[in-house]
Amino acid sequence: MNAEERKKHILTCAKKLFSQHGFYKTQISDIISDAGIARGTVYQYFSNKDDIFVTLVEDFYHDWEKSITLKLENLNLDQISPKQYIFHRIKNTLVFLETDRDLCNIVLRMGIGLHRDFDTLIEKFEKKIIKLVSGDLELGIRYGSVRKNINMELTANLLAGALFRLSYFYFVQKKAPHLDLDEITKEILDIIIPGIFVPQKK
Amino acid sequence: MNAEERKKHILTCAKKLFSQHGFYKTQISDIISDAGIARGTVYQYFSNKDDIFVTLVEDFYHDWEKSITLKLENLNLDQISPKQYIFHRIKNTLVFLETDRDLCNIVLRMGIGLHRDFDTLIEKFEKKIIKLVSGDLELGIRYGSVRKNINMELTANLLAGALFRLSYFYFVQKKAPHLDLDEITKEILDIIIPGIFVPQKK
Amino acid sequence: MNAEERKKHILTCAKKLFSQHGFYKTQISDIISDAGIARGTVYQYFSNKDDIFVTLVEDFYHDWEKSITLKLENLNLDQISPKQYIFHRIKNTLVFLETDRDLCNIVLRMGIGLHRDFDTLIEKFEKKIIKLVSGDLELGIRYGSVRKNINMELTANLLAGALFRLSYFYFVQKKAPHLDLDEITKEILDIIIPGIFVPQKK
Amino acid sequence: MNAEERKKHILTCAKKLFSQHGFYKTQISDIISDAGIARGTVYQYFSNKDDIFVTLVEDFYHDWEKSITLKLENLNLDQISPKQYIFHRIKNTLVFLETDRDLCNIVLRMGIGLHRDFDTLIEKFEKKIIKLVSGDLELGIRYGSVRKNINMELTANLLAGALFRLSYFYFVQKKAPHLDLDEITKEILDIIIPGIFVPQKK
DNA sequence: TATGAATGAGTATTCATTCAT
DNA sequence: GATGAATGAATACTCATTCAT
Repeated sequence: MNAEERKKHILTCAKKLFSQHGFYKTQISDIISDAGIARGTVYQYFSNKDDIFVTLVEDFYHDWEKSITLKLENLNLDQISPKQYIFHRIKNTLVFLETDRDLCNIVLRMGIGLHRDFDTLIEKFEKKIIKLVSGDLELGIRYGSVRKNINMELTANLLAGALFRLSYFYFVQKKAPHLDLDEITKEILDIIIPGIFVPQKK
Repeated sequence: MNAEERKKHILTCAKKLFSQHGFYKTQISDIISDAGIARGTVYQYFSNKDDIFVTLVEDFYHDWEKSITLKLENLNLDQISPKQYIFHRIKNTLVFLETDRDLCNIVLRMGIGLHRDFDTLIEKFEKKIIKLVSGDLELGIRYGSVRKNINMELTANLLAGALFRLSYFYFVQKKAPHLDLDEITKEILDIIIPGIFVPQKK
Repeated sequence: MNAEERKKHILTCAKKLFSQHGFYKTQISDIISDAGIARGTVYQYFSNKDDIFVTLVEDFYHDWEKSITLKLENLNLDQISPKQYIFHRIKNTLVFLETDRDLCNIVLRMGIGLHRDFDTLIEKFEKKIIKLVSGDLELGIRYGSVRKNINMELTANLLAGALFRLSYFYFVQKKAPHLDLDEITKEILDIIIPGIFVPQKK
Repeated sequence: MNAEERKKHILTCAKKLFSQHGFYKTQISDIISDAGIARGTVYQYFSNKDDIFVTLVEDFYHDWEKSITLKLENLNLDQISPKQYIFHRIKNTLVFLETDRDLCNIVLRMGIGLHRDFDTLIEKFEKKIIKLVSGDLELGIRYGSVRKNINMELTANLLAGALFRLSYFYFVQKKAPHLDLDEITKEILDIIIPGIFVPQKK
């Protein structure tokens, strides 16, 4: 196992344990015994326990962003309707989140305020999300599909909150094994499109 | 200061500190020096640090429920329209949450999975919220104002997530001092009513 | 309840609890709740927790000594044989110890060295006991009934150890309800008299 | 210093301190400063303070048993008289106990009932001792050297109590540096043999 | 005299991190 | 690179005692 693989291996074990028992209840001892490595080896790859966690979460954020951006590029904006566009955006988000439920459990849970240790990490992420949703809304406004008079920050937070909650509900709490994400996305759209989109003339 | 008041005093100090620094970074030492009492006194009123936290959160849940229920009784369901009803419900929730921003900060933050210590506490609360929202939706369906074909659990989670996120955004993150909750409620309704309510004939 | 009675009452409750749970595991809280008095009241009668314990044990030592001395006076040394004398001494000791099994449990247990707090108390007691037994042996030597060539300190310790152990065994460990102390005393004498007493000519 | 040696080292330091100041008055801080190790190191070898104490006492019991059993095997029961047998048994016990006076101080002291924490530990030991002494007595009865009509449990407790007391007296209290254990054993036998053994015909 | 709320000194244990091998 | 024994800072909780009422 080379350096790259070993680092990945540690992250995978840590992710599983963090998801199961949380950050504080997961000890370095648990990680090394799960990974089958020596105590000191962890510190060859990570500067400390926080570093493992931050790496995990930032990788997640990075992959998310990349996944969304990549898929966006595949959409030919001229050929699809605004509704189709928003459908893909939401579905792609759900598809991505479904892939790694451990990370959903780590990142999306409604946490009562037990800590402030990683506030910067979360804030950075939250800003990014809100900016992303706002971007889509602004795009929609430019294209004439989204109401001009929406309160941007309110709407972006409403949508983000709704999507996080649903992902956490379906992927972590409910542990539903086979979800029809097409259907779910459609139902989400049925609820939010009428209030956000400009009514279409027939 | 009698027993009742002293217990309340400890809770108030603890709440402020938990909100500022989180549960784990708040020491018993911080609480007693902030409350101006002796170390042992805390343990006259609470069995341990967890107990303070749980009391705080459960009081919050209890007050919330009571506040919502009480205000519900004041609504004369026969004299108000379904839209007015939902307006009051959402506004009352926001009014309640605005009152205690420390507790919003403790209870509503999107927590990355640092702990599993109070999972039961959160789950109990989450179930209650979802049940409450579902109840309102079912009421709406019976009254013919809410679409019959909504996916109940999806909609309830979507609404709860949206409302939590917005409360956290406005009351904790933005720290907006003077908010027009009437206006905010109206804008929330503008977004969600079209997708949930049966279209009204003129 | 007057002062005298109240002090006695506290001692009785403390004795029971010390016997059941030991000194360290018995808390002032246990004593006051058992005695049905207020926390501060204990300190009206005793200067601290140690004082209760010491009073209890010293009372025991004092009563023991008094009991033995008193009963000794009732023996007419000229009219009884040395064997009868030693019989009464041992039996009286057993009778006294049987009366208060709680105190036996407190005072006679073979303690592994968990503490040094009351070393002086125990030493004082141990010296007294050894002196008492030695006194009897010397009396026996003067009367010509006990071997002249016994090792005094060895014999005294051997007898004291044997008697303590048997009392603890019968009164605390075995919790035998109805013991024939006459019979037990006789059996003890059967074992120790031949080795200590001068063989009697017929 | 390897793992084995280090554990032994901690035990030795703890033993000395427990003997000097008792279990409760000996702090972990005392042990580590005496052993010249770090606080955490203790917990690499023992799960807690109790564990150190229990290990110490159980090792003692185990060594005692082993010592007695081993020496027993070296006695050729056919070539020695019953008196010689009992002489060796008692002397070997004394020799063993003399070797480790700290442990005698920990294990053999007459403790007033300050604790109940290690009751099971003591009880196990006491039962073993009584069984051992009873075994010897029964052997004597089979060989025709011990009186058939002795009260077994009384005699066993009497002998055990006597021997404990004498060991504690000589090895802990008196701190006698050079003891003639042959002589002491002989004197013990002079006292107990006549009452327990069947009189020998000439 | 009796009360009981308040006190605060005292202590075992945890666990992330280091560094010599 | 890998190891794992050693480290030591950090922290909640207990419980005998006090003293104002």
